[in-house]
Amino acid sequence: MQSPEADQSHSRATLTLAVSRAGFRITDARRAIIDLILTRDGAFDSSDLIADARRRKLVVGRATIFRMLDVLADLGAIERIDLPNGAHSYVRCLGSRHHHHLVCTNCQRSSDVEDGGIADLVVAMAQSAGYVLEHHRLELFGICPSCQGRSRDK
Amino acid sequence: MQSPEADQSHSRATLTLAVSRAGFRITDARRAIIDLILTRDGAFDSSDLIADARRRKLVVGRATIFRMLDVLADLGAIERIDLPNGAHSYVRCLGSRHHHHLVCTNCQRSSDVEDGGIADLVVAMAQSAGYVLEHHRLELFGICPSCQGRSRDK
DNA sequence: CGTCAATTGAGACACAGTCTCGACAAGCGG
DNA sequence: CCGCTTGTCGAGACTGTGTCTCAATTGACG
Ligand SMILES: [Zn+2]
Ligand SMILES: [Zn+2]
Ligand SMILES: [Zn+2]
Ligand SMILES: [Zn+2]
Repeated sequence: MQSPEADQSHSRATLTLAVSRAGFRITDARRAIIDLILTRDGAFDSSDLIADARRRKLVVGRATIFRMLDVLADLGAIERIDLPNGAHSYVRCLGSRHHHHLVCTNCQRSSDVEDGGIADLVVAMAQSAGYVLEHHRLELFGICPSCQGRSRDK
Repeated sequence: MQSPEADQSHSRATLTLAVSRAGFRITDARRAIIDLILTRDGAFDSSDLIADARRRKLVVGRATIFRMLDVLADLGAIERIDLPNGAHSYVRCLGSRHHHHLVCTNCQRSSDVEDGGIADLVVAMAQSAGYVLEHHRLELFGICPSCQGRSRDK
């Protein structure tokens, strides 16, 4: 396993480029927030990032973090998900193809999963109710491999 | 089509009974909130109910509405869903079997849809990532039949 | 470099949802 | 039918999330 920074599918550079290509300027704040997100593992919160920033003594306004989360969500670099308790969180998206997220209810770690034909299925379901489907959201919650092992010890 | 009050699967009486059977007392506030919910069509908000109550000059505290929404969600009479814009809403559940909701992005009307084998599919998907699935959430957003007709006029 | 619009951080704000608390009343057993 | 017990109530304080405004700053481009 390599350090998170060495990941190539979502390196600092790749993300920065994507942001720039989308017509946004590259600023210190944006670079910092991208770093904060890249060093996160699993689902995170706006308040997680704010705490991380404070811990690292970065000068990044709260509002800027919210703004950047919006930008990255629009670019598809992260996705807004809703934890079972109703809290809003984000997960990093590794691929760019349509997919969904599987989140560990214990440690918040997350994996991307293929849509696996669900997209077609739900369009058909909607159609049979007379709706024209625009968008679907599928979120999976369970226990990740490493948390399963840990609970066996108990 | 009958008036919403005449619906038998979720009449005032059925819901009240369910609440009572679950060990909760039947109070004026609870009856009132059940009524408010039953006269709602489609996805609604805590603030919708609060506004409805105020409009009808009912004396029901804000906190009580939140508390009752929790109770009804636990009983499976309503489900918490997340609109695409991130807002928390609720929809009434008509059946008691496992199902999902289809919400019109234009008028908020909602329909229940069968799970249609998705439950099994997602368990398998999670398994192949090594997770033990606990819970899944599927939300469908589209345009309902009546809003489709209306947009054609434009 | 100089220009200029995009972006920033600070802080006020709007609002959802929670909590506490004394008053009240549902439901039960007598 | 009447009290008792205890769950529930409404009011209002409180917490935390997310938005907005605004003056100051700073990227990007030439
Ligand atoms: Zn885990
Ligand atoms: Zn999908
Ligand atoms: Zn509609
Ligand atoms: Zn399902």
